[in-house]
Amino acid sequence: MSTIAKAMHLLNTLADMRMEPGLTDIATASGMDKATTRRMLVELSRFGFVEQDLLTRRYRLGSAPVRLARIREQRYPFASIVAPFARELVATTGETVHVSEPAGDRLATVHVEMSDYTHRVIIDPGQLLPLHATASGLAYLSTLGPAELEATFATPLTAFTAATATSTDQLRERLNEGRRLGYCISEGGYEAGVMSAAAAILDAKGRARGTIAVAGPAMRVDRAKLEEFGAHAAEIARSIERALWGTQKTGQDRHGRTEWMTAERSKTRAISQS
Amino acid sequence: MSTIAKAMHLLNTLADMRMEPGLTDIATASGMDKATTRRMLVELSRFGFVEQDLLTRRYRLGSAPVRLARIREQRYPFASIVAPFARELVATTGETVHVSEPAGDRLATVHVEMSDYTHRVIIDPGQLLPLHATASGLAYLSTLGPAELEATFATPLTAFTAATATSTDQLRERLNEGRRLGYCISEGGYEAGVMSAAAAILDAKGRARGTIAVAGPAMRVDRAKLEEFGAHAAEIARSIERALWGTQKTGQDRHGRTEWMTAERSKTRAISQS
DNA sequence: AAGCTGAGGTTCAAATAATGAACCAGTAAG
DNA sequence: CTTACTGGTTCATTATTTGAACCTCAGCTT
Repeated sequence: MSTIAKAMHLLNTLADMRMEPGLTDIATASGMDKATTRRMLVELSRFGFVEQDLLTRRYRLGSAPVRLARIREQRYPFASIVAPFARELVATTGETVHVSEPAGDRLATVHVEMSDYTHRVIIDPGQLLPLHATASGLAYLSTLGPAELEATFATPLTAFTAATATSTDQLRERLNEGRRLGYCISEGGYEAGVMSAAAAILDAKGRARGTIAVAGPAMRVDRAKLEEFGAHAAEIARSIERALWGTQKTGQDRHGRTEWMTAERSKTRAISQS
Repeated sequence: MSTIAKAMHLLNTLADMRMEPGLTDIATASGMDKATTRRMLVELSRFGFVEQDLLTRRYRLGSAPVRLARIREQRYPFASIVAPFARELVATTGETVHVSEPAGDRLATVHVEMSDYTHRVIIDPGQLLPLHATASGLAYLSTLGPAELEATFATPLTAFTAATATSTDQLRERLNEGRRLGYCISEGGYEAGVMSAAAAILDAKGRARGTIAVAGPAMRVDRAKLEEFGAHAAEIARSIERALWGTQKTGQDRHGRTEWMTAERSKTRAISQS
């Protein structure tokens, strides 16, 4: 395991921990040695990624990510452009909406708009979603070419609930359905009782830059409603694309099946993750 | 140099580069070997800190920092709480206001509110500011105890302009002035022609958690105006503190001279950066 | 078409950095 | 006083990182 991977793992661990943990807590949670953990925390703190309360000696996420996030959003204003559309989708569906971006081999939730219902799905901003078990993840996968899908199929597909698609055949089936409809659905595939529908947000070249999803409790949301939500999500996704990349038409079809078929640049993958 | 430090350096380099650079550009800019640079970019991309455009093969900041920033802001909502106060300060002073947080050995600008003047100071959100040469940096340093100041005095003080304080005596003088007034000023100490005044934002224990600064062009802002701005900034800083930590009084004085004098927990520094 | 040039990406012996069991010190409870 | 936790540190051992040289591809010049 590379040192960087360990540092990132530590950062993720820290991000996932409820409140301000001490050194031992973090070492336990991340499964690393206490000495190693501390060395990394110190090193990360030198760059502001981690902060330590000098009195309680507990650690927390630092402000460096806030700075990087600002730069990222300035150059590539995804979350901020997408926010009003997410609100619109909450207004039409009544359910919680979340917007995610690809981050490594998962999706990172970068924006959440809560439903007004008292009984609603609550999504933590910043949650990391698995690709094969969530509507968002499926919507994302459905835009990928066969070569890019290999990486996902290669790793074991964790079953989060009984409804999770764990075989590659099931998954392929769902992705095909998603490509056909323009959106993907998950009926409690990640968390039991949570129904969701999601559509991918594509860039000018048909590559998925993010997803937008509607999620509601099974008590209120049935299959029919989910299909309705999916259609709305796909519609909003098109609006977001127009806002992000302008209105000019490009050659690709609605489901982004262009690049990997037409423009495979060379045999070697640009970022190979062996 | 530790691997993590190199990775962070790379991330900072990438953040500072104007647009999407290629591998060689990044290697040159960061002063690292091409192979090393690439390995790190790949590793960082696995966690979403860096993204590569698969067609142009150029690299950019990824969305992982956005995720971490959301979590950080949720737990410790500095930037979002501070924003309306920054706007208020723009309204009263007419000049550009920026809010920074400590990030390692510098200050990271986490929020900027622009002046309405056509001729105004433009500050990039995400800029990293040196501690000894900016009003914000001085305001921050002025809250530290002698032990904590050592680290800054130990490193050579870069002269950005003729007005930069480069001797420890000059610096100590300015910090004393800052403690007396409750704000610090910089008359072109970082960039010629930019006048600025800043006040530290303290937590309940008197430790600086950030700074708020007003910056205007020398053409319009003279020493007298700067003092006025400083007073306003200090006032707003107090309001921000009330918003952040509630209204309950704590024992420390207005300039935060408590903790390091009364509660030095032990001989060993909590985070020693040797 | 042959020959450059410079891009991104890769290799492997050599150099360097990370590791972790055992350690110290402080603190709080019994 | 003892016990059992903290957070933090040490240093011989071990594993990772390094970078000069290399490859391949695309675009440009002759």
